[in-house]
Amino acid sequence: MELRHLRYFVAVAGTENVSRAAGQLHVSQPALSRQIHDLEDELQVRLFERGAQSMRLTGAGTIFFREARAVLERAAAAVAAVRAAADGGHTELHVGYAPSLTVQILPGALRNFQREFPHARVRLHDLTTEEMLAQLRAQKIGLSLMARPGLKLLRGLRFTELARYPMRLAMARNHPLARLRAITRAAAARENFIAYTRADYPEYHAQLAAAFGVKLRIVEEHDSVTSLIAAVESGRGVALVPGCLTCLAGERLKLVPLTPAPKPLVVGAVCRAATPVAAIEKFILGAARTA
Amino acid sequence: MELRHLRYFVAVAGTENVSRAAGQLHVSQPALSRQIHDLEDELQVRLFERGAQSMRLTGAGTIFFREARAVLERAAAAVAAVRAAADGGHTELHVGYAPSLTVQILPGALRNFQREFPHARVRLHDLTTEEMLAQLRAQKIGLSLMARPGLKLLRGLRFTELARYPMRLAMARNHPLARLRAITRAAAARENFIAYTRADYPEYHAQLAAAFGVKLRIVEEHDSVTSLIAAVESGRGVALVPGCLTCLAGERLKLVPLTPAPKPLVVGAVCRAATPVAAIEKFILGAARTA
DNA sequence: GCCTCACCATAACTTAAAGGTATGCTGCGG
DNA sequence: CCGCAGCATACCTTTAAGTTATGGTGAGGC
Repeated sequence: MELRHLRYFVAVAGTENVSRAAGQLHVSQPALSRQIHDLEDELQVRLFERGAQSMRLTGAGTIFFREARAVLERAAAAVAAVRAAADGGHTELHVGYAPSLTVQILPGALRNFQREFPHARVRLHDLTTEEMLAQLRAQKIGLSLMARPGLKLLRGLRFTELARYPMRLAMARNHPLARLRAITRAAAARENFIAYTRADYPEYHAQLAAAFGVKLRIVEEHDSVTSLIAAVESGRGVALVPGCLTCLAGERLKLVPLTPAPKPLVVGAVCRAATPVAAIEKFILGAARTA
Repeated sequence: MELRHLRYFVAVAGTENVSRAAGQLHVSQPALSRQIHDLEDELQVRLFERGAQSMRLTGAGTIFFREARAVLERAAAAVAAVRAAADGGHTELHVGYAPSLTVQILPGALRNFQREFPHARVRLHDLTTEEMLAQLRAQKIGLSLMARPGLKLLRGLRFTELARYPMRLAMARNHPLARLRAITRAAAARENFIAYTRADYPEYHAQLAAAFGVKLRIVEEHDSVTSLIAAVESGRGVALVPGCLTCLAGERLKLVPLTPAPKPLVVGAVCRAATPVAAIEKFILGAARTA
């Protein structure tokens, strides 16, 4: 029996669903299925009731669920203790991030990371895409959380996908289109658009072009997500935004799906390609676990 | 990090010696060495001070030693708990054994086994070699601890070596040869011999013949180790016995090495070749850990 | 009642990692 | 100064975890 078996078991027991758990763990469903069977074989105990539709814990499984979590917790504590003892923790990790895109990822990632490196210090830097890439190369920051940059911008860097969000059309709640379940690209393209500043976010404009194909009427440009939200809320226009903005502006704006759906926005972590630094790897892994 | 890393680390930390620990764990020294390095890499903490001659724990290593043992203990408890919950423990395991050969193995093996299968019931059966093999085939017993039988006797069975003992010449403490550091085979062959009964222990007689090559003067035969010890102690003759008898009769007899040394006695576990029963596998593994 | 969808299991194959053998390096004791 | 003890390194083998493809089964919709 290895810790892997416990991690896998806890994930399956938690979701009561092998496929979903496999997704969370970033392994394939059959691989996970087999590990669970291996565990049951080794313990000689059936841990799950299998309906074709559901996995429910047996009595013994419920016991083992509690026990397994305790073991994993103890193991995490062991790692934390030895790290604390070893270096007092003068590791300092600089992380660049795009606030609006990482609201759903960052909190969990930080929590996971601090549990493993309790004495490490994480410094967050709110930067534009361009700044992040430059500072990564200059070793000013260790990694950054951002939308996936173009391939040529990634030379010597490495991108790890953490989440993808469908693109939505944001508008004031009293906007005429706000009552629709979906909006065609053509209809959307006739609206007044509010965008990010072209100088700071050239990639955003590329995405706008890709989504609509035609020349849009861009009536305003802003350099921060808060200004953009405020502008849209005031009714001066609509904006193309990723779905993850819901939890940031869901109260103030209406986010409507487009049809046909444009390419989703891929958000992830970027670090130098040759990165043997365990702290950075762990941060990314921890982030992946929350996503 | 996996439980394997912790098990390996605990073994090395306990012995402060990679080679010795490797022996205990039944893996090769380089394999173990590498796993320890992997663990240090992953933790990003040096756990050992390496002298070319010694491995001593660092401060952090000492902490982790305590922590790692706690994790392993917690994991064992988890397994024990789920087993107890699952089956109430109507597993009953019948074990044949040769008492004199297994004194050093059996207690630890039983302890290890009961920790993993707290509700299992082990029934011990003191049997001759022949009886054990017969009852194994008849499924009367699940496994037996004994000297290695000849290959043809093992058809359909599987032997796992657990220990090997050098053969010694046993004699009364006041025997003329008792003051020697070693005895030549030729000198020994001139003594009066006390043996096990040929009917019950044909293998023992085969071994006597192999050790000395010549016809011996066998003055007595006994069917149990206690009678044999008593007879030798009384001074009526000498006997060829495995070194493990020291801890059984060390006070009463003198055990002297032979030169050149005969083949050592190999003691191990025998079970049916096709044995998917986890309890039996675990018993053998647990026994191997103590040997 | 049958079709489809959601989900788990099985099979066949690939790949990553643990294990083994052989050998080199280093410091200590005679 | 040589030999021994003991860890590291290099290279290869074997095990087992992982992947993709596919089959089987019960639940829910029309």
